[in-house]
Amino acid sequence: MNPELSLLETFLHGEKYYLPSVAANNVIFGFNDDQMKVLLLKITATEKWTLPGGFILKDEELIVAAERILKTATGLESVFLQQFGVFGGVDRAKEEMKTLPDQLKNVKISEDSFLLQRFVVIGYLALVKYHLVTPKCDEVTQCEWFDLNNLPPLTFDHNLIVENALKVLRFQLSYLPIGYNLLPEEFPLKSLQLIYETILGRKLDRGNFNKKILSYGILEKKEKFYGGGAHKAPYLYSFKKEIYFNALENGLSKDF
Amino acid sequence: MNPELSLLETFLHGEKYYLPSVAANNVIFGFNDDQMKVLLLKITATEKWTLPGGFILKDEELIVAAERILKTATGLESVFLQQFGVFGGVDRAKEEMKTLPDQLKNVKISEDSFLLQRFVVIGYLALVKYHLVTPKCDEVTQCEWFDLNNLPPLTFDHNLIVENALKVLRFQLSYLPIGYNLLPEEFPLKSLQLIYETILGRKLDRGNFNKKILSYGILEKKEKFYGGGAHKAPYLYSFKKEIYFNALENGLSKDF
DNA sequence: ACAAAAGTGTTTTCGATACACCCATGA
DNA sequence: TCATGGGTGTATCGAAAACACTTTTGT
Repeated sequence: MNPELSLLETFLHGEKYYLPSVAANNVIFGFNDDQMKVLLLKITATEKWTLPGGFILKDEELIVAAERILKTATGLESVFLQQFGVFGGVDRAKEEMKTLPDQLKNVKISEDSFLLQRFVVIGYLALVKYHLVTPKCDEVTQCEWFDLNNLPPLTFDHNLIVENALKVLRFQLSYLPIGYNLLPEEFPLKSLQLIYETILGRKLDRGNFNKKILSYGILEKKEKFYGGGAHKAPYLYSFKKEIYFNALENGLSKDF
Repeated sequence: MNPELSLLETFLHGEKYYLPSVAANNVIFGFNDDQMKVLLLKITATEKWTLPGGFILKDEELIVAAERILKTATGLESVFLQQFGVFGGVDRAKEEMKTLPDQLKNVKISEDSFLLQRFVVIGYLALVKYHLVTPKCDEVTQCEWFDLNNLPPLTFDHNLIVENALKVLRFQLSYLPIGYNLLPEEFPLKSLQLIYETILGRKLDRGNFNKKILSYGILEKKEKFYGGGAHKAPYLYSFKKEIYFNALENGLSKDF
């Protein structure tokens, strides 16, 4: 749940190191096997899966905390990572949190312990290359990818948080490029189209999608890929990094 | 700065009542005299103007806190009020805060007092009817409307927060209706156009604007308004509330 | 040869934009 | 009657959508 303190230690004296009342949760998206995935973790002793999250050190920038949480769960740094909302319902978590100590080791925790306080959660969304991630498991924590369209019930309001992350992505799709952080170096257009379709939640026309995505001038055509299947081999493409990252800053525009 | 505690009391024992580390700031927009306005306040003894803000009671929903802050500054409730971002830089405020006690009454405040802690600020943006607001002044606090295009230097990172609020509004303009909370019951199209122009930061074509806004079907034509000026009298319009509020939920769409 | 998937082209429609023209009003 | 601002109509352009046709591949 955090790099320095064990869960138990956080219960007992998290307030020494962390900003009280504030936490961060990451919605980490990946793409594999033609599907969008979300990285979830679970404390082995508990029932529900949860978003990777953690607390903010007293002198730590919010984004740095989010990066730290991302690195703990995936080993990755410097990917697309963006704040997308705040979730602060009163008692959104308390009842569920209370059951944690029992499930863990029957430790008695006082009512006013750090983790039982009210937290305002800042949501961050991350896009990462699936194949670069080794979901980090140990004795206490499981970590796994789930299909975005088939998530289990999550702790607290985390299902809501994922939905919000998706909604924000959907809006950004119309003016920002996407894919560089989700796809391997070279990929067929169809993969990118599948990402768009998953985020938008609807099918897109192949011809129109190709025309549009190519018109942005962020893609470079590579070799054909003879991959198997009785059909025409697709060309592979890669992103032109400079143009891609410029578009991330300034928005997409047609290149003519 | 908050309804229950004086500034001094908040300094001394804010932690008894408020969630630590979290605060809310409201960017309150109004429209008058053909211009967008922002409501600012200033503690008389200090230099800079600041956004209306406050803290979150320990068992208070975030949005309720934002409504409370809005009501304190304007007397209004139930207007358009929306969370739009989080601002949490380390030490974004500390140095400026430190000078407050001196300016107020030379009270000695300990280094670890409530107000000198680090705060994560949640930004809310409100749209209100200018003429319904009586900016609330008392001995300690001034409260005034400022032209959006001519804001003074604000405390902390509040100028940045206003800019962000505007950016968010600009995006929403393309898929949500706006104006009901800014205009009187009946108004000429030109007023609405001016709001759009201010938020977008550019001139719009009158003919095209009228066609587009009418195509949404959210407006109802009323009487002509003979107001003065040597020119054709404009029609007045009012919003069709049901359609307007439905569009706020589900987005704007053409009515045919 | 055939099915499946990829690439490419055509047509139509719609919205955004620019701009023209006429109308109403008070000075 | 003239200047000013308001209402409405037209022409153009480009993007989006629907869809057809061709090409390439393994079986």
